[in-house]
Amino acid sequence: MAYLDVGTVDQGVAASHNGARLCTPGKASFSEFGGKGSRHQTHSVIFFEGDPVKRLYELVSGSVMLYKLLPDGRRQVVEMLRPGDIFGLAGGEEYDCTAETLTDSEVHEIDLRQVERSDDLQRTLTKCLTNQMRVLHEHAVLLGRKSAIERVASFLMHLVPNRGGVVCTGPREDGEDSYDLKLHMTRQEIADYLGLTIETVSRVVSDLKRRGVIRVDKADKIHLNRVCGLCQMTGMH
Amino acid sequence: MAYLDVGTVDQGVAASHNGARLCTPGKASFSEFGGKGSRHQTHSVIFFEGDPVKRLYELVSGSVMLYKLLPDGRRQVVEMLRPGDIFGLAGGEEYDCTAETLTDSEVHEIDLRQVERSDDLQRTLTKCLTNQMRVLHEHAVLLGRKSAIERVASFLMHLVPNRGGVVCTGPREDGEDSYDLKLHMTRQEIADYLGLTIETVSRVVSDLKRRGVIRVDKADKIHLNRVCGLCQMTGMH
DNA sequence: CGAAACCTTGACTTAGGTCAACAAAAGTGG
DNA sequence: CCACTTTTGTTGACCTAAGTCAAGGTTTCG
Repeated sequence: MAYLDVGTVDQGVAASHNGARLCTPGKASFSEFGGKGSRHQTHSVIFFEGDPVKRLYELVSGSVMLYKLLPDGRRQVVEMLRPGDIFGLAGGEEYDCTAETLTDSEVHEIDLRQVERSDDLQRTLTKCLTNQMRVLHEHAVLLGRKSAIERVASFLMHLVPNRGGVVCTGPREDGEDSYDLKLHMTRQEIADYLGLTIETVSRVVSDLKRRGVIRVDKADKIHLNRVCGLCQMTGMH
Repeated sequence: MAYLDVGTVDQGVAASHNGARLCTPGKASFSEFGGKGSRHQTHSVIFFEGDPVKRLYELVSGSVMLYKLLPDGRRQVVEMLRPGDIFGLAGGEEYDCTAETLTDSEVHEIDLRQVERSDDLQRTLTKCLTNQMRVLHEHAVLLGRKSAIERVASFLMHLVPNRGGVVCTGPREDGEDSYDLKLHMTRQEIADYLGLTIETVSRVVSDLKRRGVIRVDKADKIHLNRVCGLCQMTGMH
């Protein structure tokens, strides 16, 4: 089985929820409204927290993280975006967080005045925002109430198509219950997303390995031996 | 000075940010689109997580919290709503969290089909959601990276008009830097909002009292002696 | 090949959780 | 209005999950 790119994994909560993706990657959602595309290489900042808001972005391919910093340097990654997600809407005049690519990414830029004008765009926007809000709610539970193991298990499960959401479809028909994934994130980025330290993430991963739940082929290439077993460790079952 | 009701406090982050509130309480935002109003008394559930989504709600007066539960009973309050906020949009077919009033509240209900139809409603919705998303981002930083004292300090600062946001306007012209507030929340609700235990919240409050930063008149009536001093403890300055 | 970045592991510390006792309010019914 | 129960909040003693600090191993890149 080939390692699947995180950026290409379909795993919208909506999809596992009602079968209908709201912000469908692949299928054009914003491109049909015009605007221009642009490419950004790995680890480049698309905009900084505090920059004046000029346009709206849609992630077309690759992956982007949004994070906020405290003055003493503590960082919290607040969203991990995947193709089809929109970002850059802050409600105010400045971006409320920094947007940085995790992999080479393609984004679609739409002028804010255009967003203001188009009814169709507003409609698509509402759906995307609603979706992202549900993800933020779930992440608040993770940050506020889950243990380190539960956080890491939840994080890994989110990368498995149709298994990260509220509804888990269970192992595949053929009984196959393993999965390969590539992270595209450093331990520090994972730690900042999960509200942990780099050492704790490393220790938990080693622990899962020792318990036989996962196999670590390379730091960012992880094979899940028993997806269901991992699912049981998310605190949600 | 009279104790100010949390529900009536204007403290939108947008307000302290650019002076223009997006979901203005008082000023009608959804009522003009029709729909019906309804009243709910203290601690009543408006909808449960998992209930089928039928309509959208706008909080007109009072205060409502949205929370999620883990199967073992752990709870995380994901949003504290104030007048003008909308809730009940889950993106799927079921609500992703439970909505419960903290005080007697008045809500405005709008049928989902109507939301789907109206362009104006979609426009208002986008603005509200964007706003709520920024609040969720900030809350993720609190849950993921702040200490117990910083969480409680941030929580209290959010209840002070124009002082809870990114931009703090500083003490008033006349140098007066104290403020009275009423919480309308039990220690358990505060703990579940801040990702702490009831005991830790209690201890931190006692500590702030000992340090002379606040005065606790009744469990839910707190006088801030030095708002600026408290602001310094939020981890944001 | 060597430097820099990244990851892992161990030893130790600590912030915040748990458990338990008690105090203070807030209902409730006579 | 007063006993009495129930709910809510406070405090102390103790424990533990996760953080900090430090050393060493691996991978990546120029």
